[in-house]
Amino acid sequence: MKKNDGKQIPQRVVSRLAMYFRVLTQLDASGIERISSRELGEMMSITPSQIRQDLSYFGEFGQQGYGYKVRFLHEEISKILGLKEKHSMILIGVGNLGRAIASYTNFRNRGFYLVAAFDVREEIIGKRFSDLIIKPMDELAQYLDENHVDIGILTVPASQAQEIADCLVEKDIKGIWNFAPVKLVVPEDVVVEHVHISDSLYSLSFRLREQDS
Amino acid sequence: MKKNDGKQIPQRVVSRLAMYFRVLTQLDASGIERISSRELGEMMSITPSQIRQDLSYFGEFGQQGYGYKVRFLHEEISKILGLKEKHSMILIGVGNLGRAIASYTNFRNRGFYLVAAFDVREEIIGKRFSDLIIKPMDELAQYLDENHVDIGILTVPASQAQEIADCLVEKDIKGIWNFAPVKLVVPEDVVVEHVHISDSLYSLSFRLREQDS
DNA sequence: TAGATTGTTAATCGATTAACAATC
DNA sequence: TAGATTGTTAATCGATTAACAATC
Repeated sequence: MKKNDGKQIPQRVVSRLAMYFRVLTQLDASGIERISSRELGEMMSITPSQIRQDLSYFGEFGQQGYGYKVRFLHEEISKILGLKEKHSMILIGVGNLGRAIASYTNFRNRGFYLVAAFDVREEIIGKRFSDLIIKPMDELAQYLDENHVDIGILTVPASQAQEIADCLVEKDIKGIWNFAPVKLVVPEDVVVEHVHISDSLYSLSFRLREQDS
Repeated sequence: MKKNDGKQIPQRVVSRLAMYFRVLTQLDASGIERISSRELGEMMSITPSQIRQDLSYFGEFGQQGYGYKVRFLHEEISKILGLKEKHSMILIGVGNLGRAIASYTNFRNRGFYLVAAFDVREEIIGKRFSDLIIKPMDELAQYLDENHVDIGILTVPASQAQEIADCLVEKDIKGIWNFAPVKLVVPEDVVVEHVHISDSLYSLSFRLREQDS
């Protein structure tokens, strides 16, 4: 047995863990009870070795000669990822992207709760979004003084992102989910997860040309 | 000199190329004319070696003792990524996410043009989106028979994604930008770029706990 | 010229895959 | 039991970093 004794887990492994979780959710939903690393690997275009190697960072979840119990493994990975805990989130920037992200219903099922939404635009302040009233950006700092928030979702223009991140950091938010196409500068105990939407289109564009030639 | 003589470029390198492009855009906009791999690396938390190594896949863009001309390098990378060409795109699924993606104005500046939008929901079919009229999903196949499209943007629920992808593939679309949380099965000459939005939240959740302990 | 920085080769590091004893 | 498949160690592969000659 190996278990994770404080060793740093490679980001690659964490990303794959999230993928395993997603696939296992589907398998469980379709009533499949048992799966081997070989079968799972085939489904995901990953080698069985890699799956077993990844899981071995966290413990032993299978049985020799049998494979893995889908529901059990799903449950264990959800614990590892922290999806058994509740996370409070605030949305900063209630544009199309912000609305899309925050209203993705599955997040609530996984323990991610939206507790407030902020925007600078007069015309939407005070309006409803989901079951919240959109607050003016001015009230952000005060809100954070009075409420504990785990994660800030940043869906504002690139030009405003760093300034708001600074405010979140000052008020002790430990997680930032950043959709603005800028690298945020934050202290190292703050976790930033960046979603590279436009980078991903550029990659696609590159690979299309690669195919052609 | 090395240049890319048909060697396959690692995906990592392509992703970083997109990052370099983004940073160079900013540098150029703020009037900076010259940058060394050391300075650029510092800004991006990347080693100078890696930047030079990455660029060397494609050619020689700098001058010894001087560094790189920002505008020139920006231009060259934009050529490499294929951002000098026009790409036609269709949007499939005009929900919040679809609207957000497609109306991200910068894409048009980079040569990505939205030429049609499709949805299944009666209540929005026929309505305007941007400068388009939203078409019913039934008309997708016919549209693709009559028009050339480079990229399909898939912002539909996970349950519908594969079926639509099959249709796109049959009609010879070569690029799919997939926002649905499913692995699409497509022939290998079709390029799929997947944006892992929920996976990324799970990663964030994991790393928040890692910090704690 | 002297100093700086490139492009590229070689060395190192880390991640993936293969192999296999353990065992259900 | 025999067959299958795990968890883990060892071997391989690929990606990152270091070093340095070339040269602006």
